[in-house]
Amino acid sequence: MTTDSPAASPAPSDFIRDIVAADLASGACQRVATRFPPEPNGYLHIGHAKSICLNFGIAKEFGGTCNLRMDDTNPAKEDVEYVDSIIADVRWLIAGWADEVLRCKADDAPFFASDYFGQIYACALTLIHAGKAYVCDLTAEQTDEYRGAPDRPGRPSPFRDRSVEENLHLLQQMRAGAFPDGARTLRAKIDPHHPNVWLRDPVLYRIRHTVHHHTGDAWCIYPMYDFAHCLSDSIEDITHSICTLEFEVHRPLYDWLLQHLAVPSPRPHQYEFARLSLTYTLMSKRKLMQLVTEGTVSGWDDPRMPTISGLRRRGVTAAALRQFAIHVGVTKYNALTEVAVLEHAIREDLNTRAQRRLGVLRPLKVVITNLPDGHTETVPAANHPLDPALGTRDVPFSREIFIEQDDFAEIPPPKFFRLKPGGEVRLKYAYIIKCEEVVKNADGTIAELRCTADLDSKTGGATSSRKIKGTIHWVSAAHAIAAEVRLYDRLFTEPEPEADGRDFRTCLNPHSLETITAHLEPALATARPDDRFQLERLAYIALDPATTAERPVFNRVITLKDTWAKEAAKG
RNA sequence: UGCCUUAUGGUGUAACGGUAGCACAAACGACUCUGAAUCGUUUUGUCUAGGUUCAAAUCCUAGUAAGGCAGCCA
Repeated sequence: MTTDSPAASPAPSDFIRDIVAADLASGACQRVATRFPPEPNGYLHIGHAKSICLNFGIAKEFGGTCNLRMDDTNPAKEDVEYVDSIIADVRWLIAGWADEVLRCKADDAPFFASDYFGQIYACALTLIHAGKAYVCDLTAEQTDEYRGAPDRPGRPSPFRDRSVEENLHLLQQMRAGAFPDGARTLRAKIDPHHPNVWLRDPVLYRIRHTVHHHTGDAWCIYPMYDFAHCLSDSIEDITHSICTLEFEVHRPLYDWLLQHLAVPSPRPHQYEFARLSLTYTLMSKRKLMQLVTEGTVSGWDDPRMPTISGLRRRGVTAAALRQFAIHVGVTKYNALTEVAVLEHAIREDLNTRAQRRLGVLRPLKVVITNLPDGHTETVPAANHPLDPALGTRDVPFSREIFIEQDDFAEIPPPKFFRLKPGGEVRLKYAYIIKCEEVVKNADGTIAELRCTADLDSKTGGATSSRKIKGTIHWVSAAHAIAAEVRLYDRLFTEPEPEADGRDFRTCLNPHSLETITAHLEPALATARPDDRFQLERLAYIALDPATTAERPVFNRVITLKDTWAKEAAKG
C-alpha cells in the first residue's frame, strides 16, 4: 500500500488505441511498435509525459515495444545535457510500469535519428535518381517567396528541372562541404501549387557547418524533420507513429516520402492527438527555458516547473503522473485541462503511499500548566490510518508544545472549532486541552497560550471518548527538529498566463515560493530521499536534494484539501 | 478568397443509429482523535439550422466558433 499505486484502473481506451486494436485484428500489422521521439533541445515537461504514457502505454497493453529516440537533426539547438535529462526522465516515468517495453540500442543507449544519417542520405540519392528531388540554389528568403502562402499558390523554383546527373553531382558536393551554409538545399519535387503548403517542394536537406552533439563533424548537411522522421520510423519498424496535432498537415508528406522510397511493408503510419494544456501553466519549451535563463526559477528542475524533473524533485511520483495521463485522455480536441485534475491525481496517489507525521509550520507556543516542569512522555501515533499494518511510532510529548498559529483564534469566526479562549481542543494522539490564558507581548501579539490538560483524556484513557469537535496537530517544543520547508504555490496568477497576447511575466505569482523553518517531530530526521510523508492536517512533503547533514530540507508537494479555508473565506 | 482538424455540464472525457454516463470542480449532508480520507445526495450538457430514419450526440448538407499550416525548427 505504501509503495504501490492506487488500484489499477481499467485499461484506457481512445481513438488511437482503437486504431491499433483494429490494425492488429485486421492483420494490417503483426505487432505494435511505437516510439517517443523528443528533440534534445530542452527538458521534458508534463505534456511530454502524456505522450510517453500514450506511447509506452500502447506498447505495454498490446504486447509491443516502444523506442526512445532522439530526434536530433538540428545540431544548432541540441545538446547532450538534454539527451541525458530526457533519458533519466523517461526511465523514471516508466520504471516499474512499462520499462520492459522500452527498446534501446545494444548498449542500452537510446536510438538517435542521427544514427540514420547515412541511410537518409542514401534515400536522398534514390529520390534524385527517380526524378523526385532536386538541388535548389534559392536563398531562404527566395524560397519563402516562391512558396507563396496558405491562401496564395506558390510557383516553381527555377532549379526545379535540373538533370539527375547535375542534382547528383551537386548533392555530393553539398555533402563534401563545397558550399557555405544556406547556399543550396535539396528539395522534394512534388507540386509547387499544392493547397497544402508542406507539399510545395519541401526542403529535405540544408547545409549547416555545425558540429553535432552525436555525430560530431561527420556531416555538414542535415536532413529536415519531415525527411528524417518518416525514415527513422521506417528503419526502426515502427507501426504507429503518434505525434501532436500540428503535424497533421505534414502527414501527406510523411506518406509521400515513404511511398516514393518504397520502404519495406508494412510501413509506419502517422496519427495525431491534441497536446496537453494546463491552467496556470506554461507548456512551451522555449518559454520554460526563458523562466530558467531569466532566473525566475532556479533551473529546469525547480519544483515549480511543469517539467518532469521539476515535478519529480517536488515529490510527485511517476504513478501519479501516469494516473493523470489516464484522466486527461487522448483526443483531437484542443482542450485546456484544469490543474485541479493534476492536483487530484497527486493527492490520490500520496494519500495511499505517504506515512503520517506531525509538524508545525508556523508555531504558537502552548504551555500545559497542570503538567510538572520538565514533564516528558511519548505517545504512540499511527503511521497510516488506511494501513494499520504499518504500525505506530512513539512521538515525544511534553509540557511545552507548539501548535499551528491558524489553530488558535482569540476571536473565533463562526464554525471555528479549533482552540479559542476558554475552549477545548483535542491534541491528536494526546490530551484534550483547554485554553486558560492568552499571554501577550508588549506589542499586543500573542506570546504563548497557557492551557490545562484533561489528564484522563489521553488516547485510550478514562475520558478519552469525550466528544471534542476539534482535533489539532502539535509538536513537542524541546524535541522538535528544525527543518527548512519550501512552500510552493502555482507559478502564475492567471489560469491562462498568455491569454489575449499578454506577456506571461506580468502574471507571475510573487508567492510561488515561501521558505520557512518548520518544527517537525523527531522521526522526520531520518527521512530518506524517496520517502513521502503527510504532515497531518497540512500537506504532503518530500525531501529535497538540497538537504544537508545539519539541516533537512523538505518540499511541500501539495497541500491537503482545505475545506475550512473555503468556509473561512466566505466570511 | 486556400487547405486540414475539432465542437457533449464550469473543466476533461465516454456513449461506435437505440436509457446521454464517468472523473475533476462546485453545493449540501453523514462520519471523523487529520475541517484530510471515506460515504451519500444535488446542480449543470449534445454549437446552430435544415435533412435522412421508427429512432440522431452519432449519418448528410449548410452555417457558426475554435485550433493548426506560409522555418533552410521540430
